[in-house]
Amino acid sequence: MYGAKMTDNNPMPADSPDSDFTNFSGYLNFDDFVEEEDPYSFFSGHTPHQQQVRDFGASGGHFQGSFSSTNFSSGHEGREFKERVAFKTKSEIEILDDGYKWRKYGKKMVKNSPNPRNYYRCSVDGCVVKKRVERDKDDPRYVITTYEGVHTHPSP
DNA sequence: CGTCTTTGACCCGCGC
DNA sequence: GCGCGGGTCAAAGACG
Repeated sequence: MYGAKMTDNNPMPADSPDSDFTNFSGYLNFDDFVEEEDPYSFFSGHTPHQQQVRDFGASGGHFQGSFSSTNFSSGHEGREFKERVAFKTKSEIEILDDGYKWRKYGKKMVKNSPNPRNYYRCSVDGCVVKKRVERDKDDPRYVITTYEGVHTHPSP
């Protein structure tokens, strides 16, 4: 990275105790998905860039989303709120700009899918939001985007 | 010139 | 104790 806290060998503080939802399949249960007529309403509350969000619609027509907000205070230092949001979007591109700058920090091949999984992170210093993009193995035209964390930027 | 992408390697937790 | 899987880091190049 660029001059953040790379000196720290242990960049992960007390953020590991997510044993309940560490399993991706846990919230990847699309059977419980709720087809949203207006999924942008979710972003409207979090993203002040509705115009950018409009780009979402331009990329694809259908949208399915499932969000799981996990606010846990693991009894250690319950001051960090981790929010995980899993989205399944129909689009040919996985780089859906939601108004924030993302910097890709990793790519990995999933053994159960011929498709790679991309890892993004918010470029803004101080923001700890992570984003995970993966194509659906059954429907390559669908993209599974998983947001993790909350943005702490000023207006982007 | 600064930032971001890319890629392989490393690390960590868990299972066997 | 080792192997596996998933996640992250980190150096160099590409890009504007």
